[in-house]
Amino acid sequence: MSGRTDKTSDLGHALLGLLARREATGYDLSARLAAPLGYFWTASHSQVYPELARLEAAGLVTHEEIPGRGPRPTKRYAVTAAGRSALAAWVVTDPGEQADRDVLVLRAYSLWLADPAAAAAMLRGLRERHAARLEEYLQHEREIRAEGGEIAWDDPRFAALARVRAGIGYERHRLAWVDWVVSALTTGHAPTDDAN
Amino acid sequence: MSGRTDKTSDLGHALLGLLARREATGYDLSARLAAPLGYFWTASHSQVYPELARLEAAGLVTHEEIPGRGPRPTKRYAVTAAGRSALAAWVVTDPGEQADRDVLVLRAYSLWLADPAAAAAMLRGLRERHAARLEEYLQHEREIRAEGGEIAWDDPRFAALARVRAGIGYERHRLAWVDWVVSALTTGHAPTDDAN
DNA sequence: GGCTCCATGTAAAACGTTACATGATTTC
DNA sequence: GAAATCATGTAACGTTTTACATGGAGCC
Repeated sequence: MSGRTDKTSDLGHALLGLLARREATGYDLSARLAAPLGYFWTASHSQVYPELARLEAAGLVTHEEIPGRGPRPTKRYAVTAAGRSALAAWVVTDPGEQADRDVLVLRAYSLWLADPAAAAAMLRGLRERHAARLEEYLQHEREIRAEGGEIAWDDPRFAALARVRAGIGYERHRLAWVDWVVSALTTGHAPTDDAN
Repeated sequence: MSGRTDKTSDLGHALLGLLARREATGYDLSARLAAPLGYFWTASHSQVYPELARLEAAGLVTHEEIPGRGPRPTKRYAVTAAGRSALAAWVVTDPGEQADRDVLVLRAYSLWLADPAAAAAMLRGLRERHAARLEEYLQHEREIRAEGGEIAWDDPRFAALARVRAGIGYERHRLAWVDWVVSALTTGHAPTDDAN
């Protein structure tokens, strides 16, 4: 029985997922998980470094020191065979209920108490941010598809595409919702039919 | 200077938002914030009780003891005038960037390593859950609209409607995404055009 | 007799953010 | 010469989850 069975966290699986594509330093991984570029998971370097140490203790990754420019030795991490199979097994596990916490919908729930003009202004600012993100995602999708040809399911690009399409769908839903709320605030009441 | 300026947390605002609609015990609030019914925020009772104490110390809520069936005195909480105006002011503040952490998309990002049949099975189970939730939300929307007539923006039902419509849009987006992934796994490759 | 509902609290652990700390090289 | 980039780590704090603890009333 080698390797701990300590149960790897979601963050650990995020790091494994990135490392399975290519080797990287903790710094690289942190950069890719910095908001809002890493739009499926976010983490700061202070979480990443200890987690990499834990993954290594569990035998899921290894590192090798390479020449670098930091005051401490620069470490390049790679997934082990055990790490790769742990990741593959975890992928198909049931993700369970997601705790949906949404700070915008939380505000919406108390909108009836607020100043409607101020609320509409806040929402319009938000709309712009969502529209900008949607454009980024669409651009990113085009980049993934740029080479042309079919993208098979076992190609890492397929997973990248799935990820970006989740982002695109989400932003579109968000835009539609914000527009619904703003138009209701403008007319003073909710539309009586939304064509469900 | 009365009242602390300690900065109320999101949870605190969630509780204020519920209490602004009607008075309730900590137990009631916990029940309404239990997943998945409270689909804009979730919390367990061990978070709710201390937070209510903090809100009271800040002068945003008060309580009165009522006859109840617990081993300790039963407390019914209500928002104060200060609580109501703090809530109204917070509603229109910019919610900032949401850290989007999505355990399903996190899995999708490593899907290329997994067994496609197992992945499709997991996703089909998930699809059912999303479809069931969507039905619940649509039913809830019908209930809100049941009385008929226009729902003005300053009616608490308007905010409830905004909340449920966010849920409906989200579930539809999720269903479409899951279907996209499952169909790609079934055909073995991503569709070459998604009609963007 | 056992289970669920009511009703409140505390404690420990896990997870996440922000701040502290260090220091060479490259770019403006 | 100031700022950003590379590169790693620890510490303090805040938030969230899970577990412990108590006890009466009503239902099967």
